[in-house]
Amino acid sequence: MPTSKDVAQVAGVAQSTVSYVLSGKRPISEKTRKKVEAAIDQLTYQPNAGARALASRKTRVIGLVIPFIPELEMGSIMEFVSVIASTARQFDHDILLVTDDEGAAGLRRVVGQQICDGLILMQVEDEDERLPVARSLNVPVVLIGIPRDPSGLVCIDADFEMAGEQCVRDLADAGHSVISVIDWQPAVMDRHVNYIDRFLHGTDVAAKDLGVTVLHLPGGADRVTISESVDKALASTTGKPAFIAPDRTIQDILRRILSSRGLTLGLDVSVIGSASPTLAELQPIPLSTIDLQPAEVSRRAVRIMCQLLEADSHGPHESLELVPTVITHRSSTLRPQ
Amino acid sequence: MPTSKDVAQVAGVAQSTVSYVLSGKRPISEKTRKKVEAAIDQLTYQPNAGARALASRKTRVIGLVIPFIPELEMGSIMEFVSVIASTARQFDHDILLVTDDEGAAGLRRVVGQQICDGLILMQVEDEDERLPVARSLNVPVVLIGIPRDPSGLVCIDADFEMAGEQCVRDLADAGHSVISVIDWQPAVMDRHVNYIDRFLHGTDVAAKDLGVTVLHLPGGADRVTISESVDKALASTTGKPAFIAPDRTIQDILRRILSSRGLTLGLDVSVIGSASPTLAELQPIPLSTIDLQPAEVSRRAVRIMCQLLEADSHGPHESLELVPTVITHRSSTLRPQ
DNA sequence: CAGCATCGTCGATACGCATCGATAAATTCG
DNA sequence: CGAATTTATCGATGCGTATCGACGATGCTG
Repeated sequence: MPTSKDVAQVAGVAQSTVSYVLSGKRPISEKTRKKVEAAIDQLTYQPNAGARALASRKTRVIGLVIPFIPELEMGSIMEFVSVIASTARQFDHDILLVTDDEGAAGLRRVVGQQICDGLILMQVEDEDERLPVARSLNVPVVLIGIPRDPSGLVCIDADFEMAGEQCVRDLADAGHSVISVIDWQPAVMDRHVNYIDRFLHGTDVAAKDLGVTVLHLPGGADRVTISESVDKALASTTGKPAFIAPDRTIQDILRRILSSRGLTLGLDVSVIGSASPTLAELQPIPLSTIDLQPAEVSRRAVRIMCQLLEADSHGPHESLELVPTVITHRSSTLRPQ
Repeated sequence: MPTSKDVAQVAGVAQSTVSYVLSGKRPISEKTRKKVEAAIDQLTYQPNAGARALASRKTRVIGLVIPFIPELEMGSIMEFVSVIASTARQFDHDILLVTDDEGAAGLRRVVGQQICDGLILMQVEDEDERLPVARSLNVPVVLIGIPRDPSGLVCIDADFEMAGEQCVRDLADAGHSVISVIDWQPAVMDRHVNYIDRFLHGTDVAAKDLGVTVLHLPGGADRVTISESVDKALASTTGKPAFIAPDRTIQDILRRILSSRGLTLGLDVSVIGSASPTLAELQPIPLSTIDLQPAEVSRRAVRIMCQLLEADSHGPHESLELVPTVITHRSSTLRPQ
């Protein structure tokens, strides 16, 4: 592997000059710049990351803490990971994976060894054991998700309250006066992520505002509780029922139950779910969705991180950013009259 | 951040002694070892990764090249990623993400900058533009998947041929004499991964061996071709039809089509799919599956990589490892008479 | 044309660790 | 008990880059 010294020799300049050509931190004449660049090309020189990190005290690597084999929602997690990695590259950074089975110790490790300059935490829970550590590390940390106490932390997430409002508003516009919200699957509920509460709060706010009824059976969704929800919905209105089912796994179950009662989506009943456009279109009756914009959340998380890294002000930061959600009409909801 | 020099000072020894305590590459007396370890604890010292990489020429980082936002199969990709990252930690290594939108240049970059010691490539295609690069890099490369020409490369994958055989054998045992294989979705077929061919070959081998008929309509699976497959299957036998549908997305469509024709899984018709145990159990009629053991493939990929890194013999290696697949009976297949 | 700021480049040093040779201390053997 | 080993530790050096101070060359001012 050639070094900057080799480049310098070929170009007939000092090693430091090569360094300045690369960083642009001092003026370099057109002539020597050309010479150096030619030498770099000729040797296919690439700077050594370790040496660079040692000298500059910056690794240009961001640690990404991913949830520990969640088995559920793995698809959506991959979308975050993938977009975060690509976006990081746009800012000339790389992503190091930190799996959550290392727990809080993992955060201390990668920061202590100075493998990375900052951390992005995914799927932050209400009371997360990693939060005190995150606050104490003196590198930037960006959370995806909002804990109960976000003080002293930089958070970003989809605007779940807005999402709840949008769903109810949309169904009310379509003429529904009774709207049922189906819970997430129990495994998700158990994780104590508060986006669920924020979403439900949004539906309540909209319901009060519009004078419609929102039904909600508490406790995670399974075949039984969904059936009950459907029963209750049918009993509660003479009009057509409407359902909001954000959890993807749950949508399948709901759809089967509705069809087994002879109800056709978009005709006798409205359903809004949450899914990627591709998945939504794949359904036999394309699903109207509330899109939580995972890609946009990911991009912003990286952008915030890189801003913090550039600013480099070591004091603790605090901010909270909510990404607007988007509702998309397909065929599973009634058309507004 | 404390350095090994600080540790040495506190312990009253030379910096090199600290280094030897950590690496164990030279004998150290019990007494000084204790002193040094105490100093390390007291200062919460952690070695600087950049300096270590610079001096030792090893980063203890493995680059993982992930497919570029595939949108499909993201869940299964995440399982690979997650297990690979955890396993790497067990070997005291970390994982750096390299997204495939950088293409072959990305491989050259991370190796050239010496950010990582080796590469694991996921989802290797038959004719993959990254292969010539992989061969030319002089760091270990492990492929998950098998290209058309695996010479000079280290490959690992699930044994798809065995999977195909197992499926046919199993359905034949259950009394089926006509077995239909449903293709993957077009997007997957277009990627020219040859595991599909290996799988199909396995089904043919078993069919010849057992004297049963395997039907297969070529060209990616969609609603229309699956319907045709079902028609053809029903026309071809007076017995009960059987289907093999490895692609997860396709399974849903197949199930709907079968149920719309009044056929009940496990009673009138057998279906074997491919899905994680969790997902298979979640179905209304739990799905009998052929398990392609993604976790085991991932673990072995990392293990092979770490062996190559330890051996450190820079000559080109070549090997091909196939992980046995496992068939699991649930309720979607007939019981053997 | 002397005096002075500006520009472009060089040389030296530090970053934190691994590693090699050397040396002092402890042990063994004749 | 002194010589030959072995054992434990130290000091020095190098890894490849960034960065600072210094310095020669150039351009400008009066």
